[in-house]
Amino acid sequence: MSNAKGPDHSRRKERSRQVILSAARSLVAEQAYDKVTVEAIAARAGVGKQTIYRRWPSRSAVVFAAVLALSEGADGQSVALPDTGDLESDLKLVMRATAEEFADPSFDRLLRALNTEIANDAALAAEYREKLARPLDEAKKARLRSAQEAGQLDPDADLDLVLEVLYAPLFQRWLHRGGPLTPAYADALVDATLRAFGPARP
Amino acid sequence: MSNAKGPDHSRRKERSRQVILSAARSLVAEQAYDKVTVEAIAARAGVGKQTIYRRWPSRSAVVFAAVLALSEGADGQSVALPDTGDLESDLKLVMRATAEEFADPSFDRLLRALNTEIANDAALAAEYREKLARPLDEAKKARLRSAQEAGQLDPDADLDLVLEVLYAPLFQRWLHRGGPLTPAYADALVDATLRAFGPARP
Amino acid sequence: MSNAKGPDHSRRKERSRQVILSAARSLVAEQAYDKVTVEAIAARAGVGKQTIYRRWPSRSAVVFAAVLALSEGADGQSVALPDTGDLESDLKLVMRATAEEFADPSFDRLLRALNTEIANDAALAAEYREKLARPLDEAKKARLRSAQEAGQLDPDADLDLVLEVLYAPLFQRWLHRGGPLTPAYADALVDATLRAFGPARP
Amino acid sequence: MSNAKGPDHSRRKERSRQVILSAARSLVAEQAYDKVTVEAIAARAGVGKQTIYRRWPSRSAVVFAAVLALSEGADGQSVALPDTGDLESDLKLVMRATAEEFADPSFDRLLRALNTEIANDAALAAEYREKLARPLDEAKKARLRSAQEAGQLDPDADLDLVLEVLYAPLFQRWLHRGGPLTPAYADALVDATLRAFGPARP
DNA sequence: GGGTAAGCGAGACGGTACGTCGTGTCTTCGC
DNA sequence: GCGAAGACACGACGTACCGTCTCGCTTACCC
Repeated sequence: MSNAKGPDHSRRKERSRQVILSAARSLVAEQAYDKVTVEAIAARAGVGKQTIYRRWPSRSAVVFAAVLALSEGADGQSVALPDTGDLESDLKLVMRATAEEFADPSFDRLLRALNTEIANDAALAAEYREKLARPLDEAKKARLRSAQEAGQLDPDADLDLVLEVLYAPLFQRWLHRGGPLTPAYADALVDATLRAFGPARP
Repeated sequence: MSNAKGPDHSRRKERSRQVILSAARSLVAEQAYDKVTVEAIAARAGVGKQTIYRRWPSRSAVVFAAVLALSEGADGQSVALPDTGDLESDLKLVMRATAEEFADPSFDRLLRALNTEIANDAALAAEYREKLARPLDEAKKARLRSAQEAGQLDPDADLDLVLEVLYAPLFQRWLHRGGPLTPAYADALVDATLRAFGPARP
Repeated sequence: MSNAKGPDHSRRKERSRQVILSAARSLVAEQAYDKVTVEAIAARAGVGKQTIYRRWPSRSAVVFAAVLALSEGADGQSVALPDTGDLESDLKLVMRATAEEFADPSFDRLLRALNTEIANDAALAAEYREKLARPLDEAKKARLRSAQEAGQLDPDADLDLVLEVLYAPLFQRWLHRGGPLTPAYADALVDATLRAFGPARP
Repeated sequence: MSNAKGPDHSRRKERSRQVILSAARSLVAEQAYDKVTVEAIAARAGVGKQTIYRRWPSRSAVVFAAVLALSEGADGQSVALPDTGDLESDLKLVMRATAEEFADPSFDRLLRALNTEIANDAALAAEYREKLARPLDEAKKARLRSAQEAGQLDPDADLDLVLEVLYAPLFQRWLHRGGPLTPAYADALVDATLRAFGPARP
């Protein structure tokens, strides 16, 4: 009877936490973002507002945590990129998949909400980079490093820059709705990136 | 003699319009965006709320119009890029200047507000592309076409793609505060772009 | 040589005046009083707001004028009470008719609006007494004086008081919706009044 | 221990209720009625507007409740009329006191506001009759019944009618500002009423 | 019969208050 | 004894009218 108090509390807390985050997620996925209020989340979660404010300081933080929770549980393995030895086709596979993801309306709304919050809150942006962006970027950079070793990529290339050149155009086009995110477009980005950072020319 | 129709009437309307947009602009530049309320704009402009709602349907629209008005009056000339004949140095000049602009806190806030609105409103995004982005992009593409003719750029390059590869990384790094926007970074983007889309190799 | 200034102007003015008052009257008669706004009157009259404000200082004044205009044109004759020589039956006739008038919803609304305004505006109340109440009261007092001469009423009775005792209960019961205004009730008031102010007892 | 149901909850609610009604009362007593806005009441009470709208549907209802609250707590005793055995002098005492009350500017404003509301809202009028007018009328009728038993009043008289004949003239004169409410006027109303409804003649 | 000025309809304007909604805090009650 | 439920002070929302202020247009008078 070491601690009768602890375990149930934690379990209870954890449970309401999950309910709230899941409610936030579903609201963000299905509605315009300005309808996603703390009151709406509390109502959907069947929870008092105070239970939300006890844990997070603002709507932004809840929504951020909700999105963050999505990618948690995913271990290093699961975010690893394919490595067939052929960088170009591996990247095209990944870029096409990424482009396709953006087409899902729920994912689109979720990501726009996330971007809205981090664009206007430096602290959240830092947390985003640390907890969400970095792990993904590291996985991608691992694949690039493998390509460098295989002589398929300039060994002096700044991998962060490579990632930006590869992904940022897709991101920007999506954010500003600047055009369709077709497989051809995904391929073109990979081609351009490989021309820019491919093996040093003779 | 310009137009017989309602000269003083128009002048009156135009004046209040300018006062409102200017008030919106100054508020956006100096405060957190969620303090930029319609009431605050009306108060700063010395105007009734209804006078704002008569013209624009929402805060988003006012703010957007305020930013838009900044770039109006600028004719084709004024947005033309330098053309010394040396594409690389011309682009580096422009990219460094762009990177520097983002460092201005007022401009930063203005642009974040703008991006927040257009990310969440497809109609506004379309207007943004049409009225703000396109004219600038056309000016840039004019410079690139000139480079193509001079044999400094692949004649088959998709110029929209070139622009995205050049600018999107800068934009993304700024939006997500992913790192400092140094001159070296600006140069690196130009270098990468030119490697990707430079003259066709032999 | 009526007046050198704008003979037809007056006609124009007079016409719009009538249109406004009639619009006010019809609005008051058909809607809840708080929907009778100056804008609504102007719209119904097909008139600019300024045309109303040029003539009257407030909604109260317009409504008051509208009601007042109803009773204008009525000469002394037309408001004279019947005089058959039998005071009791003459008064009962009049009181029953008055009670019946209150039952008309349009008249009811009109009179409630009027009472609302004069209860809250001493100047309007004075004008009401002078222009609306007094002429009617004088007509009634004329009938009472005739009754005094005929020995049907105490020659020393204060006729203003007599009128109040006769009418005020009806007015109050109507204003506070204190009960039905039946013919029997009208008769009872006449009976009570005649008992109070009938011919002096021996 | 008085009642198990919501003791502290009720106390909190009750407190804000009292603060609001008291603020409403003081505003009505000291200002023109159209300055008595819901916002003004909320501000004076140090309360959010919503707290008012949670309890009452409109300004009318608040003001009415404020006036109503004045007379609550008054038990049957406290509204009983004097009964010295002499109806005439008892009534004159009461009527003179009533006339005097109307002279107090605060009371005047309060009562005009109340009458404005009940004249334009049948539901409020019904509540007024039930909660305010009736208890007072019952107290008065009790005195009249005592007079009937003492042979000072016609035993067949309709007491509601007696009250109207007695009070309505005073009320009307006050509402329309038809003249001064002097003690002599109060006496004259009592005299007239007693002549109308005094003991049956031989 | 053409010029002119007063009066008009229309409605924008700076304001005030409306009644509603969401915020973040605080209190109460029920499980 | 914690948490749902929701009241609370606050502040912005978007709307309705207020009373004032142009704006052209109409109209009816004057020469």
